[in-house]
Formats: sequence, C-alpha cells, structure tokens
Amino acid sequence: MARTRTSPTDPLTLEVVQLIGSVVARYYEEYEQAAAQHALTGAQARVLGLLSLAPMRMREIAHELKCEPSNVTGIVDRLESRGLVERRADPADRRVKRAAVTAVGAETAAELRDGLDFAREPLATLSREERVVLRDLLARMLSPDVSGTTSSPSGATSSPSGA
Amino acid sequence: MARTRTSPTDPLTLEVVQLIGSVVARYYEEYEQAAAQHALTGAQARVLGLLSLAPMRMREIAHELKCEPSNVTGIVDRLESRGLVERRADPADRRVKRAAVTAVGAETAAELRDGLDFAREPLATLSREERVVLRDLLARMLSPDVSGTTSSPSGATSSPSGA
DNA sequence: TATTGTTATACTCTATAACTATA
DNA sequence: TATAGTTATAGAGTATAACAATA
Repeated sequence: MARTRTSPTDPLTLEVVQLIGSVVARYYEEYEQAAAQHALTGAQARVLGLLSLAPMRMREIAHELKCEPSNVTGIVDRLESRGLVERRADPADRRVKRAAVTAVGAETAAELRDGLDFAREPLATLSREERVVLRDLLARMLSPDVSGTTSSPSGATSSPSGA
Repeated sequence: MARTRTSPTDPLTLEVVQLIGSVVARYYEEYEQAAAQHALTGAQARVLGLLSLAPMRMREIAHELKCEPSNVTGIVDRLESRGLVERRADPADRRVKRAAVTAVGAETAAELRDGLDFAREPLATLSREERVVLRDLLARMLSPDVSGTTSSPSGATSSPSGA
C-alpha cells in the first residue's frame, strides 16, 4: 500500500496546497453568499442546482449530497414550501418520489448560477492558453491515474459535482 | 459599476469553472473526513488548526471563521472539554480571553494536517515546472488586481487558511 | 458609553433509529 | 423480506438579541 508521501515539506508543494485552500475557502464563501441572496442555505441551493439539471429520486439526492436520505426530506420540504420544487409520484413504483424544480425554481437556479462570479471572473484575467493549461493541470489533479505512472487504481472519480 | 461579465458561455471557461468546483468538493470532503478521523467536526478542526499557529482572542477566531463571536464560545467549549484547547486570561485587558492549543491539541492539529492528502498527493504527479505554473495561475486567480505583472509576490493573502 | 465574551433562542443540517407503504 | 421515503430524536453550527464584566 506504499503511501507515497509527497515530501510534505517541499516548499513549492506547500505553497500550492495553501493556494488551493484559499481558492476552496473563497469559492465556498461566494457560493454561500450567492445562495443567501436568494434566501437559500447552501444545502438548499445545492439541491436546487441538482434538480435544475434533472428531476431526481430522494435517494439520489442524498447520494449526491453525500448525506443520509432522511435529511433530504427536510431540505426538499423547505424548497417545496417556497414553491421552488415539487414532489412527483413515480407511476412505475409507488414508493418512489421524484423531486423536480418548478418554473420559478428553474429561474432561481439560473440566477444562482449567474451569481457565482468568483470562479468565472478571475479567469478573465487569464489568457486562453493559460486557461487551457489550468484546465489540464486541474484535470490531472482530479484523476492522478491518467499519468499512467505513479499509483493507485483508485479511478472512478464519478464527479462529486455537489458544489 | 460595469459588471464585466466574463462571457459565461465560453466553453473553456465553463470547463475550468466546473473543474474548480470538483476540486473544491473533493477538498472539502477530504477535510471533513480527516477531521472525523479525530472525532472532530469541520468547524472544530478549523479552529484547532488556527490556534495551532498562534493563540487567538475569541473575536479573532470568529473573524477568521467568518461567523458571529457567539458561535465561537460553543466550538471552543467542545475543544476545551476534550483537552485540546484552553482559555487564557489576558493580563492587559481582563475582558479578553485567548484560546490556545494544549500539547495534545498541537499534536492532533499536526496529525490532522498530515491527513490532508488530497491537495498534496495529486501534486506529486506534476513536475516541478508544472507546479510552478499552477501556483502562479492560482495566485493570479486569487488577486486579479495584479493583472499587469505575471508574478505577484504572492502578496499577503492573509490566508483564509480556514479550510 | 463602548467592547469582550457569554447566554438564550430559534433555525438548519447532520446521523441514527424506528416507522409506513409499497414491492 | 427488502426498499423508498418519512418521522422522531439528538448534536452541532449559525445568526440574532440580550446580558455581565470590563474598559
């Protein structure tokens, strides 16, 4: 299992790690802030964003959020009570409920996405070539396996996509 | 106040934004997981990490966490009840309390840091030059103002470091 | 009077366990 | 019996408002 520790004390690596931490912190801030502007919590905004792509079963939502299904009930309840989401019965299996955005919910989700300037705006200061480089480096960070070398089969990253 | 929208539909930019979202999600997961391995919540781990750098007043902690000071009371209470942190009186101003890690707390904080492999391990697959490029690109994302010159002296980002 | 930290309160998110209605 | 969703419960983080001690 050789844990291939990456010389944690390498100054350059530490610097990059810290920068990533800063990006993460900043991104989260902006996300919560954008959600709050629509009087939504982070979790509610995430669910609304997910459902704006496609209706989902309660259990699927829980899986995407990486939380227990019982929690989804309340989150969808609150979105539903505000008319942003609705529950639909599944004709094939009457145990299943599919949550789906309403027209208003879809609109809110779109506004929410547009409000996320942090990740997009600073990118404008980068040239097209630089963005390509950044894309490739980030992609390799997310799936280290492609390098064909180093290690861990750990593949199947199945895109967290939550945030 | 021209809102300088960055052509939100540019496919390349969208791709990078999505990658950043994935990195953020993955980093957060790993952080929470590392915290949980020490039976700490994310907030507790963040405070412990902050205090491991230097003792802080309750209000300062709140500022770093970007939350209300009243919340810090409970978080520090829980850390203190586990012997990871202690409150110290400030001789100069008796209203002030400084929270500081205990020896055990410092050790836990160090283990916590070592447990954060995500940001560090994938970086090993990048060459030194690539890491330099990544560092510069991330730095520019975090301080778009420097646009003129390429290499900001990483100027005092005051590291949110929370995450 | 202003500031520091705390308490009190209410809401949301979270996990766990038990329940229902289906299958 | 197993599964989908819910309810019930408890712990934690959060914001707001009010309070004590100190400045």
